[in-house]
Amino acid sequence: MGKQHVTFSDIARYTNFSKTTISRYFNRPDSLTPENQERIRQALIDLNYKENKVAKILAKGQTEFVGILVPNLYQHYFSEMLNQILLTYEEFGYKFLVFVGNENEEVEKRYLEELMSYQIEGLIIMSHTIPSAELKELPCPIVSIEREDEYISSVNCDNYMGAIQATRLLVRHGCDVLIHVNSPTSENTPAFQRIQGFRDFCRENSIRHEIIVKNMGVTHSTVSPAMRRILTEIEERYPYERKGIFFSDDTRANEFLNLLVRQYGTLPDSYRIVGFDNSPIAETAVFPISTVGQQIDVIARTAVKLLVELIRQKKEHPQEPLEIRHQVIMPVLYQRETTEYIGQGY
Amino acid sequence: MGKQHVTFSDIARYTNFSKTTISRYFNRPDSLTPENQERIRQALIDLNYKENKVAKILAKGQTEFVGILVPNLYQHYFSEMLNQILLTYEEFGYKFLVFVGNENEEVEKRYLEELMSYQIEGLIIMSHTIPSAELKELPCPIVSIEREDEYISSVNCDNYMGAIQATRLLVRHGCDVLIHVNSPTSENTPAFQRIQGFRDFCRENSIRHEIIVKNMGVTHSTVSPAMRRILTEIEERYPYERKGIFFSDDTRANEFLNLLVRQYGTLPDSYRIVGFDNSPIAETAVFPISTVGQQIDVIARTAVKLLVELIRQKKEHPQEPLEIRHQVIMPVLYQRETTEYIGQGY
DNA sequence: TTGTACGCGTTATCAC
DNA sequence: GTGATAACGCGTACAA
Repeated sequence: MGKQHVTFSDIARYTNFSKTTISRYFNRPDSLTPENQERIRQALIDLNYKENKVAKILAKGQTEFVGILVPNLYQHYFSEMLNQILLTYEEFGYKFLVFVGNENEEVEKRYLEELMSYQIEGLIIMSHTIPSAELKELPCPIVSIEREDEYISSVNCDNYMGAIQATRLLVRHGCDVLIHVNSPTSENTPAFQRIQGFRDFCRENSIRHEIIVKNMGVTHSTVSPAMRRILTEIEERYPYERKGIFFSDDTRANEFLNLLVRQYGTLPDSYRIVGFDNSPIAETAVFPISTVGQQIDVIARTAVKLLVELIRQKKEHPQEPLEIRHQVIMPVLYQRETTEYIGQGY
Repeated sequence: MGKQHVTFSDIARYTNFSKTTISRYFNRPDSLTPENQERIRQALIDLNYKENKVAKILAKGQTEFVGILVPNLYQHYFSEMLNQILLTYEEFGYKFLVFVGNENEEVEKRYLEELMSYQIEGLIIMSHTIPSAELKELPCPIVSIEREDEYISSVNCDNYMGAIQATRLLVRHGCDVLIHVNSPTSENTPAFQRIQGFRDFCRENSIRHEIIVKNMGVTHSTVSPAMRRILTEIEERYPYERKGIFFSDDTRANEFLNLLVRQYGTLPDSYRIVGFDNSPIAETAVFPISTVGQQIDVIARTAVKLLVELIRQKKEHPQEPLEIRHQVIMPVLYQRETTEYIGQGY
């Protein structure tokens, strides 16, 4: 069998130093004479030493692990968020243990247990099945992204302003009636602010408007038929108006656009469309879709940065309760073809 | 400060057992009397014990960590593969440490070092920057997915058969000339077989065909203009034929389809299109795109399963060299609208 | 500048 | 059925 790995003991024996000296070579090299540094440096090469962070964790009590709980990776929003979070390794050095929750509370609680058993130093949570009132009891700092966050710190998109930007864009392009299409949304989630922003803006500016709330899922097989029904409704209700429609996300905007294009051969002048998220589907739609971009990179980096600060705070003042901070990132409006004149037809 | 966590020692003291007995309670509970089991069970609740897997790792030398190195998560193919890999936690219990490599060899090597220092038991690699000849020197079992794999085990899509399925579908729908569009592909990557399969099938069946190989990137900003040039070329070269085009992926197929629809108001009868990957963009395109589906779930599960077997083998016979196994997963053809008759026009 | 001794929280071995 | 003891690999007082 033989020893699996070379350890400090092996190096110590080889160099006739103590383990401590080897340890200090790594942690405070200046405390060794240059000659001794060199001797150890050479020994590391001779013996082909590889560091063992697990042992270090046990000794120091710090894992440099951050747990991530994401509801799914099917939606581009989540996979891109995960991507941007993982990329912060370069800046902050934290490693990520990732679990996909699949929207199941039981399962997600098991995952949290598992994460805790690995002594994660912090948690970034995008899943929404577990209420923040429960999450706040966990023994490590938590930052949520775009979910109910009453009792925990969070980073969210400024959904309210995003909705207003989208709505204003539709107004600017001469729409007679504004319609917001969304699925049922709990009032305490950040995304609810998209409805709120749309409504407030329309009311304050006395704009004729309607909010259509329908369960329509998130995959093609459910979104497409739902959009077909909504299109029929809209065409019946507003046959002669120019309709400006603000969708809760790009997927739905794209499905709706496709129905129009298949029906009219183009995007008729009687429609203007805005989506949300600036996902690739908006850019690669048959007519590129105007959309509200969430600055996922900024949100991700802000979330990790906030979490790292909370971790540091907890390390310095273990007894004090953690402060709760809610940060909000302004979205960016992308003006593309679905808010421009493209083709004739009412 | 106070003790951070409750440990076996605390439980031992509380119950007047030894640490050993507490350990055995978890690992071989039957070796305790039922009454003693109950006593410990209650103590765990009283003291609110949480397990510490890091300590277990150090003692047992097994981390249950698997490293993942993925080139990016921008492409749906990779994010979905990651998703499916993460979901295997339920079946195999391995936790995943994920790194996004960004196609940079230096960076990726650093990531591998980091992964090794966490004593990962195995590695799943989708990045292609590091040759398999180097990877095979790593001290843990490795399984690659869809990359050069000469010296390491792998799971790949049967790209050759996928190409043949796509090509045959185009032939069946009465195309006069077949065209395969791809970007420059190294001959030792699995994806090169898509070109090979297309060419072989056309030659063997004496079908008029052409292979267009152009650098066109993978994002809208580069793919779209490239597709425009290719469309112009094709229209000049084959003005009166029905053209069957097999694209190397759905993103490109979609961009091409969009150009046609914007030009003709529909998908003209003179074109038939097939993509590759069965990514959401194929399903949600303005005319749903026929495509070759990679069965990502099967590939992911197969890869993890293979890796787990290799890990077990290495544990049982640490000295013997690991066998190298290449597994191939058959893709599935999705017939959708872009290979059907939709609209007039040549 | 360097070494000794112990701790981190578990598992494994052996004795009782 | 249970307990004492020694690992696992590294960090850190404290001593020299």
